[in-house]
Formats: sequence, C-alpha cells, structure tokens
Amino acid sequence: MDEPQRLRVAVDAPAHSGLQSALDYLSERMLPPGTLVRVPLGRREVAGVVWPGEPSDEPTLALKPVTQALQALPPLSARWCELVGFAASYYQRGLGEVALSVLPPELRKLDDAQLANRITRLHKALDKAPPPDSTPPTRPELTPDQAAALARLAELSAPGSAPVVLLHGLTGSGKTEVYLRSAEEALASGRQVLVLVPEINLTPQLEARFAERFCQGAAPRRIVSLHSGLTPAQRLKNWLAAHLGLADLVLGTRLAVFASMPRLGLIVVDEEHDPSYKQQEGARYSARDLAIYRGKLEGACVVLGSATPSLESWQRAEQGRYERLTLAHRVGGGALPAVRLVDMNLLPKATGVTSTLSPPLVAALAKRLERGEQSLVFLNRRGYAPVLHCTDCGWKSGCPHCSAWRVFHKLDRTLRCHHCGFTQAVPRACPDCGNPDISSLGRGTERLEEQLAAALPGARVARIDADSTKLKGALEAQLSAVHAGEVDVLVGTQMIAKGHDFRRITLVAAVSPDSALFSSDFRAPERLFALLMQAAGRAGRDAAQSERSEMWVQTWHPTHPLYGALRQHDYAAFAASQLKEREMAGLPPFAHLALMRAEARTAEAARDFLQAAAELAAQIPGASELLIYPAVPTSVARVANIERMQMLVEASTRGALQRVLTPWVAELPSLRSQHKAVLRWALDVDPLAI
DNA sequence: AGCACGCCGACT
DNA sequence: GTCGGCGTGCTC
Repeated sequence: MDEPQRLRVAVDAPAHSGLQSALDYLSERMLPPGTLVRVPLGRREVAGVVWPGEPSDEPTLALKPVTQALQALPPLSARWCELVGFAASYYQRGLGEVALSVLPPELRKLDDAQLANRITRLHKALDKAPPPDSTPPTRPELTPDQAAALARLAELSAPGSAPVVLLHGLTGSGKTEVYLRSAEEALASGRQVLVLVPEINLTPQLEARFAERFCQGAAPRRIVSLHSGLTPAQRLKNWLAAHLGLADLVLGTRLAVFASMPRLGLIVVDEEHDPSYKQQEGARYSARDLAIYRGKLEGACVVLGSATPSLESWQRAEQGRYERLTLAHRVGGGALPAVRLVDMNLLPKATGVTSTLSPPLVAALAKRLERGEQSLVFLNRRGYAPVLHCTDCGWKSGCPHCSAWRVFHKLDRTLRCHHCGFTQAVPRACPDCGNPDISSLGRGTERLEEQLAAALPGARVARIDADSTKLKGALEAQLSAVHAGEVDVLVGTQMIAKGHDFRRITLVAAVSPDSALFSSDFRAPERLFALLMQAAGRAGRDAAQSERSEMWVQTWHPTHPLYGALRQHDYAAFAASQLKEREMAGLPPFAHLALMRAEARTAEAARDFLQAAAELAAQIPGASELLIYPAVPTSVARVANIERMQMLVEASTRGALQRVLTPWVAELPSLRSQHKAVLRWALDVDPLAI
C-alpha cells in the first residue's frame, strides 16, 4: 500500500488567523498543484488550493487528510499560482485568503459532482450557440497614428518577447481600435486576450465593440465578462469559460486580472491611470500593477492605454522601461475643444446665480441652447449643498457620528452623511438657537441643476450622479435620454466624465474644480488633470462639431500651471512639472510607500497601537532604510463613531520596503493582547492617497 | 474569522 | 450542583 502523499494547501483562512502561508495535508491520491480541495481546519472544513512546493519534512504535526478534491476542474496553472503568490506577499495578505477571494465564490460551495455537471452544461450551452452571422465585420481604416503604433507593436511583440506598451492617446484618437487590432493578432495566433476596464459601467459598451468585431463572420470568437455585478452563477460560468479556454476574450474590472486563462497572450488595461484599479479593502492590490507582473509571467504583451497616464507609468516610459506609443490626432481629424478659463476674480461681486455661474458661461450655454446643441456641466459634489448653517449662532450641519458635514439633499429635504449614511429630515429651525433662518453653504449638483434651470429658461436640464442613478438601469435610461436629444444641459459628477460617448455635446464646463489644486492629497492635481482632459474629450466627438467645441473652466487661479497645460492639451508638460514636484517632495514614483491604518473607539487607542507597531518595526533588520512617520488622523478622522489613525512608512526602493513589511506584519498579532481597544488594523501597500 | 476551551454568577 | 457569560488562543 502506498504511503499517503503529503502536500501543501493554501487554505481559505482570513487575514487575522495568522496563517500566512500554505499548510500541509495528506492525500491518498496524487493531486497536482492547482487542484481545488476541501480540507479540515480546526473544527471546520474550508476550501483550499493545492499549492506548488514541497511540504516540510518535520513530522511534528499529525497531518490531516484532504477531505475532497474537485478533480472535475482542471488544475489552476503554475503561473496563476505564481501571480497569486506574488500578490499575497507584495500586499502582505494570507496566500489562501488571496487565492480563494479571487476565485468565483460558487467554487467554494460546489462538490466535485456538481462542478462536473456545471462544466458539462457549459460545454453543451456553447455547442448549441446560435450560428454566427455570416457578415464579416467591417474594420475602419487606420489613422496614420494607429498604423504606426500597431506596426511598432508588431515589431516589439516578436516571438518570445512580452513588451509593456504605454498607449498614450487623447480621447477620440482611436485607442480602442488599437486594442481591437492587437487583440486580432493575439487571437489569430491562438492566444487569449484579457481586457481590463476601470468600472462595471464601462464594460457593456466596450464588450459591444469587441463583440461586433470578433463574434461575427466565419470564425466567431467568444467573449465573457467578469465583474462583481454578475450573479454568482454567471460569474462561475464566465470564469469557467476562461479557465477551460472556451472563451477567447475576457473583459472585466480589476478582479479579472486574476482570471485563469491557459493561453493568455495579450493584456489591455484601458484608462490605466484610473484609481478604481486599486482595490480599497481586503488585499489592496493594484490590478494595473499586477497586470504588468502577469504579462511578464505569461509572456503576454501588456498595453496600458490612457489619455492621461499615471505618473508612475509615464515615468517608466520616460526611463525606457515601457515603450510609449502616441496617438496624437483625433480620428476624422477633429480638433480638441478650445479650453477657456473664466477668471472668477474679474467678475463683479455679484449675488445669486451669477456668483456661482459666471455670466460668460451662462451666455455660452444659452448659445448652445439656441443652436440646439448639448452642454455638459460638471461638478464633483453631489447633493444640494455640502453643509447647512445658522446665520445667527453659527451652527453647522455636522454629522454626530463622523468628523464630516452632513450634506443637504433638497429633493427629499434630508441631511445625509456621505460617510456613515446617517440621514435626518432637515430641521425647521436651528437646533441650537431656534433661529428659523438656516442657509446653505456651497453647492452640489442638485443646486447647480436648479441654478441652471433658472438661468436658462426653457432648457431641459438633467442630472446624473450617484443619487440619480441609484436604481438599477437608471444610468442607462438617463444616458439614452441624452443620446436621444431629450436633454439640453446635462449636470453631473465625475460619473459623466468617463467613457460615455456623447456625440452632440459641444460645450463642457467645470464650474469649480479649484479645490483639487490645494488638496492635501498629493495625487489630487493628477486626478483633476485627468478628469478635465477626460471631460474635455466628451465635447466634439463628432468631427463636424469639433470646430466650435469648447471646454470652460471657472477658476480663481487662472495662472496655475495645471490650467496652462490643460489649455495646450499638453499632458507631457503637466507630467514633467508634476514629476519634478514629486521628486522634490520625495513622493511616488520617487519613493515607495505603505500606510498602516488602525481603527478604535478612541483616537488614543489607535495611536498607541500604531506607536507600538512602529517600535516593533524598528527592531526589524533593515528598518534603518525606512522612514516611519508619526501616526496622524485619517482625512475623515471619525466615521460612525470609530476613530481612524494612520502611519506612513516610506522607503526609497520596493525591496527595502518589502524586506521590513513581511516580518513586521507577521509580528503584529502579538500586539493584540496589549491593545485590545483596537478594532482592526490594515496595511495598504502603494496607497493611492496619504 | 470561527470555534473551541476555560473559569466565575443566577437558576431548576 | 449545572447553564452560560465572552476572554484567550489555535487552526496543518
């Protein structure tokens, strides 16, 4: 009789368990690495993945046998395991926690027979898919820019090489066509293509373009999407199609970077600068950065596309580590909208509408209205007014549970905290002094909508923001109303700046973007520039109208270099000046950061924990290469009565940072007994904001 | 995270 | 005398 095999298993144990690496189990049968299993852990049974590598020899523990193996599922590849292993170690989370959290949740529930059943059904469903439409897809003619970029891409993608390409193309320059053509190449050589997009909202339209190109004609391809909006069953089905190699294209949000794809040959990261690629809870990974890593692992070409690349990617292109390909002209030769800065300092101190909407902007909007063209007015703050206040005693609408103001929503006459959700009816009089005269300070999209309606009699004004699109399908309905020409002036938050292709808009206005210029968040200018460029790109997509398309910016700081670069549509100049500032300030990409956060009922408890953690870190060899700053409150220090503090850790290289983080995180649970008041802590490697 | 074990107050 | 409070600690 054969001895039972010993094997390593990455088990689905939460971060707090302290089980960072794989555990050893026994199995009667030989199970290849990448096999999904169920194993006993303590008194319960959890899911796990057989992991590559040798189990430890020491017979100190009585090993338990694997309970069940999902052998109907072909094992996950060694490369997939390596990607997950890298993500777990780089972002300092448990191996099994990461492995299981990026697999479809359904896999944890099904047994081998049920899974075999699902796989059979999937094969059947795909076999009797409708016969393809025989019309061969039409491909637009390439612009010279696109042709040059694709030629260079082909050169770089010589067999055996896996380049990273930064596709810098302004909105309307046809980046998508470059994605489509490179996908065509990869598909033709029998490989799979992974396309990442920042938001679920953007998947349907990109999926439609890929489907139009690849799912018709003589040799139709299969596309699946992967994002958190799918039902568990759909997600399993699509994941299986990718894993079994039945889908040729996978299109999805950041979690799709972990999709199992046996023949991966190309990864596209659209809008690579978008902050949504960074996961903000659990394992805080950057899907863009993991895509680069994965490309190297799989020998797949990676295309990062953006009109306003992240400074990290831009710098790497400057250094020659990425190849930069530029699409400098719009398809159809349309011009970029002229950028007009409205110097708010020059306006007469006016009251009412004109104090927030400058007369020249109102006139420009009226002109569009007269011509039957559409306008888009952009304000990155929802609600009616960000705060109410009493003119007598100075009371303000603070949230009792958070260190933030409650926002006045006029539609339902509520005060709402955007951090904890605490909502109350607006008081009739000041709760402190009884003065009935409460007024609003500042404005959000609701109020802007009202002001625009007042300033432009007869105009059909619509608003799109998180409040107006809460109901399922509301966004689609509102967007199609805009497309159908049922709206003259569209008001909205950054939601409307992204991706949506509005053909009939000839004016885009940002009414008060200044705050980002002086934000404590060092990435705020980068985000503002990207947002304004993106918003500008909404105007004049139609070449015939592009001549008279304009982007208006109301500002109190018209001489700010950011606006100067915006006027010239000069991303390179903006990036150069930002990179210089970052270098002088010792910020990314010139430094590597990690942020340790702690939450407790009192700020003191959180601070004490972080201080103890800092002392612990100081003991670790290599700590002298790190700079650990004192703990400070987070930007919104209190949310739902929980105080939040954070501590910045800085190093000049990734290696130096990682060498300390790993042993540090392993030691942290030992502080638990001394710091019981701390509710939780979390480490954010490469945080977006500090 | 679960889910034990473990050592002190009010009940049939 | 037991049921049960949730503090502490482990899971191959």
